[in-house]
Amino acid sequence: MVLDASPRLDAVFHALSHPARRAIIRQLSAGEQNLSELAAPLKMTFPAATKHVRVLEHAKLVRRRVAGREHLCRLTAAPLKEATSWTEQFRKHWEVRFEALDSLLEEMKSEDRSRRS
Amino acid sequence: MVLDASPRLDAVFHALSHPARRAIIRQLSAGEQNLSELAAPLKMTFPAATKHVRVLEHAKLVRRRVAGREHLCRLTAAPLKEATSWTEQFRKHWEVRFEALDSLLEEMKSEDRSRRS
DNA sequence: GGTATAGTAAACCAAATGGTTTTGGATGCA
DNA sequence: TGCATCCAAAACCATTTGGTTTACTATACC
Repeated sequence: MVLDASPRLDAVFHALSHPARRAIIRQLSAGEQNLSELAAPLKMTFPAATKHVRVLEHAKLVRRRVAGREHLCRLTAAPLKEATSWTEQFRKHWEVRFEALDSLLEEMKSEDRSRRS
Repeated sequence: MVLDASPRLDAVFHALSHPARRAIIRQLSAGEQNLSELAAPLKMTFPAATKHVRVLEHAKLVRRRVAGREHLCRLTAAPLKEATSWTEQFRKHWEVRFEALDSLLEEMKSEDRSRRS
């Protein structure tokens, strides 16, 4: 496959790419909160804040539970795992590559030095 | 601070949110490639592909080296570390929380069972 | 019942995104 | 010199994003 097609990864990374949504995640890491509590500290209107929550729900990073007139939100770990494992896969891979390249360059430099000496 | 303001995290997560850009990263994990090589497997025009590369450069996930008429690209690990550590921070946090909640629920269930017996 | 509170929905807007086509500039090569 | 290749830049376009305001529904409370 030519593109790394994964709508879920698209959604998760996109959800994490906005400071307001990361702030919501940070808040929810302290426990369940309703939409008003989530919206209060954000410097935007209430409808704007709930749109961000919907983006997080679409990425399945947040689940919503309706209790009376309030909507309580909590975090979900699974999509974060998926995202992290994707990045880790490549990070490790090319860190090894670069370490190998660095040591190769070191070898070449010392060879150059011994040739000159 | 109310929002999780970090333009670099914004840029990294946004860069990772598109399948074409993840495909480019996957390609570059096999080693340095020029823009034509990167664009070839993508189902889009060359200018569109180079725009994606520029997005990756803006997030500092890719560095470019000009050699004659070709532009060679390679990956950079640092921003990925930053992104991963951000997600790990919260993932661990709320996994512990949920495990704690799960065991609490287990306790309550067994208490309920013993009360009924 | 009446009023505040929690939240949705819709219309609207500016700016960013993701793509195209076209044009043109360097570099490499026969 | 001439031609193909690698790439940038600009103009353009449709759609999405991120925000607003306004109007509305439903629950809680006195």
